[in-house]
Amino acid sequence: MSRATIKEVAAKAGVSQSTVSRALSAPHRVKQETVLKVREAAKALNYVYNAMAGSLSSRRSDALGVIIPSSAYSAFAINLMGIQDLCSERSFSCRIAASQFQPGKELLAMKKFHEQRVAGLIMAGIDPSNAPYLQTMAEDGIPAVVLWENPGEAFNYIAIDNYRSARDALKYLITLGHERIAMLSGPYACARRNVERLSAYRAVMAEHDLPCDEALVRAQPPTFLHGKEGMRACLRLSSPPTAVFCADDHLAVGAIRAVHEAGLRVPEDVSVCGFDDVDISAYFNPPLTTVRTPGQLMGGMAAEALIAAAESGLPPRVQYTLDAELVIRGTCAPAKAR
Amino acid sequence: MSRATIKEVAAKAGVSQSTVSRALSAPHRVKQETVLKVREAAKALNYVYNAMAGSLSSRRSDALGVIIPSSAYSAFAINLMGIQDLCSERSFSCRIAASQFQPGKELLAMKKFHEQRVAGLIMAGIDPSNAPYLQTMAEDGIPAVVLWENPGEAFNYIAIDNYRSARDALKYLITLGHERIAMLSGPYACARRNVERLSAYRAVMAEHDLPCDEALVRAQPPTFLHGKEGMRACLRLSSPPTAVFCADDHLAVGAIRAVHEAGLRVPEDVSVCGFDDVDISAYFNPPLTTVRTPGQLMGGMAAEALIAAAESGLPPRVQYTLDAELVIRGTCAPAKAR
DNA sequence: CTTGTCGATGAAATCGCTTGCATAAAACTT
DNA sequence: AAGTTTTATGCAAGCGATTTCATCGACAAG
Repeated sequence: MSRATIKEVAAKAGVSQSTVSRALSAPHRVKQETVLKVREAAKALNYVYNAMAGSLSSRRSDALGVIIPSSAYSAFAINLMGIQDLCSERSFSCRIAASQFQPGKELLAMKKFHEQRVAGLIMAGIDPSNAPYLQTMAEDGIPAVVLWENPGEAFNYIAIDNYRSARDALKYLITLGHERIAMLSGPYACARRNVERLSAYRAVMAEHDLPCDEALVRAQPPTFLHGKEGMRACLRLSSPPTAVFCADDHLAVGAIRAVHEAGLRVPEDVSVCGFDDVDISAYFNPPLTTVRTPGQLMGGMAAEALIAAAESGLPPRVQYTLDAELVIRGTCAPAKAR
Repeated sequence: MSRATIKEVAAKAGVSQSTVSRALSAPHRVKQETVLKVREAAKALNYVYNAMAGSLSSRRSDALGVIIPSSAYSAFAINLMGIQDLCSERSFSCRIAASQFQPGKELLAMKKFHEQRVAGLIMAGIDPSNAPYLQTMAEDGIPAVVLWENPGEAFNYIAIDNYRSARDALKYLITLGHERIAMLSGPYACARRNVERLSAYRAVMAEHDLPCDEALVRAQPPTFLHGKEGMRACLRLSSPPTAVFCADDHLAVGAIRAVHEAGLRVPEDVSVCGFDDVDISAYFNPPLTTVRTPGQLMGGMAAEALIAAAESGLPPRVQYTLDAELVIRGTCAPAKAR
């Protein structure tokens, strides 16, 4: 056990505890010579700083809590990357929890981070029912920022314009002549961004006097498998869609598989448009037409704001809605003349 | 500020601090009635447990530290999932750090987790130069388990048989008649698993009297881009390979892109074999022939062992080498007769 | 030769919880 | 009824840092 504490280092160095503390964390406030003496003693004793004790006594934390549905979904894994980059750069530490799209787990994770007194919280979306708890935490000096969607002007968020970018994608599909368009949505009960994307779909369809057949709309978690199954169901309809808009690239990849398995081709027979532009999308065959979202940037901005807040003591105030633009690649083609 | 502490809860409930502590964390040791009184007081005061104070005083932590190169690499994101599932199930919390394949960052992360006194550490591979620090942490009662590779019998690990599974993949390629086979390896300086996979390649080539042209071997981080560039370089050789074995599915996907861009087809002109079988692999076009690794299981087993150790107080002892088997899908074909 | 300022250090009080030990009351034993 | 457990609770000493306040020279200013 290198159980050495600051006390023993102090004894060994022949100075007081306070001097050791200062020498180690604010060397400029201590005589050069003493600093050296202390460092030497610390090394000799294999002293390892105890961060728990440190932040308990200083009432400061250098940890950020992150709640994402799951790191298995690339879009969130990318958020995480942005966050981690910043944390490592500013030597903060990063704690994560997965909500699995379950509001209950989400709340549990929030509470756990509250108990841990993290310096700030980043959430990739939030169930509306849990938003009030964010206030509770804020009252305890734990600020939060929500990614992907705007949970209301009382909160910090770094969102994208889900509604508009989904509209753009839909309009593109319609421009290509598609009239029967399916939508593979995210599990919209639990996230505003999904509601927004879905309502963009409904709105655009209505604007173009296109029937918005509910059989063509499916809400599900963003996995390849769900995408495949959702699309398969659509293709089995008596009048199947000629295009599909997916709220997530994983759904889109799954959908493409379903199209292939039905003996059809993408994009010749069915057009597929995704959302997020995750790493794989540009490398897929064919390369995926999708909406590019600044996942890493969102994460980085959120972390930056929270860290700055922690260091300054001032509550952060970030409310941005970033642009997300359609990137046209190879999975959409003009509808075949009928 | 719901700054209420246990002390104030005690006052409000008319009992002592110790009783509150017990009522909250070990209700069975306290009279039913008192527990209720305490809970009520806690609720009334918006009391929130302070985990830092708790674990400082109890000298116990319920956090696991995880170090992976980056959550952007699916293989590690999957480890993470397995870990998180277990953590959430056992209500442990999970902290992560990214090493970016840099030994320096890796060590920094280890030290940070040491300072935080996590209950255990999980690492997705470890640079040999950092292995000794694992001992240091172990002496302080912080056990670790290494994933993917066996860092030596003095350590805990949950590895896969990199050498053998790479051999299997290579032999398969040779069975198909390929003679000029490239290898896109991981950055082998920093991880034993890469060395093992690479040496399997060399061994199999030698056993079959096939030339092992060093121009056909490239070591790089497992990104799509690196895969593409590595393969492009190979294809430009005067005598290009007819098959490529990639140490990671991301490299394989990138390699496939390079093949396409060179105007060739997979698998007709060039066979590609990956490693890991990440989520996307089965959904790719064509579906990727690869070596399936139990990424989630590895993560889960490691977390399980560490949590059990934390709860029992006994140091864990896990040394497993799991099987990884070749799964044949659509990216490998017989070599064309020359 | 005072007095004020500054730099370097120490003493001691926290921070918010856990827990070993002690005690009192309640519940069993014979 | 006296003795023995058991159960419920309180007291107070930590856990390992940080930080406020005080002290003590030294040194520049008046």
